[in-house]
Order: sequence, then C-alpha cells, then structure tokens
Amino acid sequence: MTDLGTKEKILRAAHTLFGQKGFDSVSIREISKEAGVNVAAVNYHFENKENLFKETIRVCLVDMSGTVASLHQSGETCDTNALALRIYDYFLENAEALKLAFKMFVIDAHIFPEDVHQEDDFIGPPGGKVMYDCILKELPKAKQEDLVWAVRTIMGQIIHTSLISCSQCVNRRAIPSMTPEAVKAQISRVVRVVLNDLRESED
Amino acid sequence: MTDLGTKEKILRAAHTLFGQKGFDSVSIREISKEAGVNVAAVNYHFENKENLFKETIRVCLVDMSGTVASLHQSGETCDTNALALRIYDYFLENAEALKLAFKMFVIDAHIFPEDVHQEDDFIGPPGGKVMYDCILKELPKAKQEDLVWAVRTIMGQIIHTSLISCSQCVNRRAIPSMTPEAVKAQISRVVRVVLNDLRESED
DNA sequence: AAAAAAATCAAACAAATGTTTGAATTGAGC
DNA sequence: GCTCAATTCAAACATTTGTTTGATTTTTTT
Repeated sequence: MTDLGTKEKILRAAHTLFGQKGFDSVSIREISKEAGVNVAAVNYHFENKENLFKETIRVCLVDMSGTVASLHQSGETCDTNALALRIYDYFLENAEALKLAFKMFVIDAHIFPEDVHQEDDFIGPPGGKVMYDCILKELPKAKQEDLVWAVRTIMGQIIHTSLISCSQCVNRRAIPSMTPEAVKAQISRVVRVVLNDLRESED
Repeated sequence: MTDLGTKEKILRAAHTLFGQKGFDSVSIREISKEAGVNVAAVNYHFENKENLFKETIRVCLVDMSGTVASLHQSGETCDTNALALRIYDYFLENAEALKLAFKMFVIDAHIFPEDVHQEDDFIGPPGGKVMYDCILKELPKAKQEDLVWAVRTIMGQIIHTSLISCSQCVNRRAIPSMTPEAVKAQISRVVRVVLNDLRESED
C-alpha cells in the first residue's frame, strides 16, 4: 500500500479509535501509537485533540454522505427496498463511521455545543435525501408530508437496526441478536408496508 | 426533601452526569461535587468508578423496565397507540436514563465486555414485552412472527425518535427538529400502519 | 457512658492525560 | 553544497485522573 502522509495516518487511526470508544476514552498517545507516528505529531498537524476529533467527524460525515448518496444512481430503475437494504449494508460495513456519527450527534454532543454542526456543506441525515427522491420516483403522486413520514420511518428503522447490529456487546438475552438476513427481512417489510400506506393515501 | 444517604446522593449524581456525558467524560471529583460529598466517599461506597457505573446502570435499567412495564395495566382496555405514546413520553421525561441505557449498550459497551448484561433479573428491552402483550390483546389472532416484527418496528421507531429528541445538540439543519407533537403524530401513524398490516395478515 | 463500628474528611499518591519545548532530521529551491 | 522552512522526535511540563491513607467524626452497640 502506498505510504500515507502523517496527517492521513493520524486521521485514519482517529477514525477507528474514536469510532470504537468515543472522544474521552481515547488518548492522543493511543492514536499516535496506532498511527505509528510521534505523539507530538497530532498537536503539530491538528493543533489539539478537539480539532482532531472535529476533523475526523467532518471527513467521516462527508464520506458517508457522499457514498450513501451514490447508492442510488439517478438513471437507475427505482427500487426503494433495494436502496434501503443497500444503505443498511453500507452502515454495517462502516460500523465505526456510523457509531462515530451517532456519537457525535447524540452522545458526545456535549463536547461541541454548536460548532461543526452548523456548517453548510455538511449533509442531510445520510440517506434521507436520496431516499426521499427514490420514493418520489416510485410514487410520483405521493404528497410531501406522506413522503417525509415515510422517509423518517424507514430511515429510523435502518439506523436503529444498524446501531443494534453494530454494537458487539448488547444484552443478548434482552435484545436477541438478529442475523443480517433477519434484519433485512425486518426492514423490507417496513418498506413494503410504508409504501403500501402511501399508495392508499393517494387520492 | 428528606435527606438522602450519601450512597443515594452519589447514585443520583452519577445517573445525571453519566447520562449527560458518558463514562470517561465524567470524573469522580465531578460526581462527588455534584452529590455534595467527599471524593473518597465514592470509593468507600462503591469500591471504584467502574462499579459505580455498573450500579448506576443497573438501578437505571431496573427502574426503567419497571416503570415502562407499569405503563400498561393488565386490566385496562388495550390501546397500542396510547401505550406507544406513553412510552415515548416516559423516554422524553427521562432523557438521561434513555441515553444512559443506550450508551451502555451501544457506545460505552467497550467498557464492559460481558459483565452486567448477563444478569438474569435485568430486563427485556424496556417496553418490548409490554407492547407485545398489548398488541396481542388487541389482535388475538396475530401470528407470533408478525407480532415480533410489529414490536420491533414500533419500539425501534420510538427509541430512535426519542434519542433524536433528547439530544440537545443535533444538526438542526440536517435533522430538522420536530416538536413532541410532531413526533407523536409520526409514531401514531407507524402504529396504525403496522397494526393494519397485521390485520391484513390474519387469515 | 464507654467501646466498637461505620462513615467522613483533607491530604497525598502514582499514573495518565493533553500539550509544549528545543534539538534533530528531512526536503525542496537556489 | 548551502539555506531555510517544514517536519519529526524524545523529553519534559503542568493538570487531571482514580485511588489510598490515616486521622477524625458520627453512629451504633453494649
């Protein structure tokens, strides 16, 4: 593999570790060790730990947003169910990114009272926009409020099941683990039922 | 208010702070200050920080589980929608408990590879059991697999929207904030659509 | 009221933390 | 080959961390 620059090596290590453990649970020494660089390199390239975290999140969300958006090419035949499953697959394959993003918004939010979030180039909720467009193409006559409800329901279901799936350590007794196939069946049925309801709502 | 014991004061402060910021982001000194007790009291009463966290989680989950279970009294007329909204209300009023629980399972899971989770007296996913029973009473002829799917869909939706609602600091642009009423409308429609689908699945 | 146990406290401890320093090394431009 | 800036590095810095200590106070028991 081509030799990455120090900055890139740090970013990747930070992505992995922050994704696994969160902001305060990871030390700069841990990151620099994982990256194979000197401790001082982090402060040299990112000024401080908080900046590194912000940059890690930023890059992660931009990547995520871009990739998810590309999951449904505009030319393609529209299949909301297939899109939903693809988004789920992506979340599962990028569990650290998902957890990193979720951590950022819900859990480690206290670290950043207002920063970051406000930037414009950022994202929508990854998947939201593309799914809206996809359903609209499949059901051109659907009303906007119905579409919004459908997207929220489906995306909520995907994110929820993804988070459960990617946490290696849940109470297996309390939340019986599902195979990815079972989760997909779960999601598919939600998509089917939601779209059916949208069809019935059409006048 | 009656004077709580030191141990109880610590537990409550820990609940608040762990819920807000997570395990590593809260120091024992912070907790003891919030509780108005000496630093050493934590180690005296709980041995160490990890034990305090585990105990905080345990108490929190037991409370949560008990309260949610009581949201639907067995004698009562069965109304799944009302139950769902009551669970949502409870989560919203106990945002710290919800975040604490979720943190435990998904985010701070790395802290406890196996402990805690395995204990028997613990819980089911708060709300899951009671909702299962409620739907079953409303639709006595529903098949078990359909019921399981319905509970997962509805509870997933409630938990997801609750988590979004209770995070004070989300990207307001990316995830437009919804009023509690809007969230309730969202949930209610999910319940309605899911139950409709179950009715249609009956032979 | 005396004795024993439990609980509280200020102070200290060792380890880990984020960050800085200043010298050493590298690499491009002339 | 020299220069100057950019980068890397080991070492040190000041805080903060979880935890322990040993004395003191409070509570319970006798």
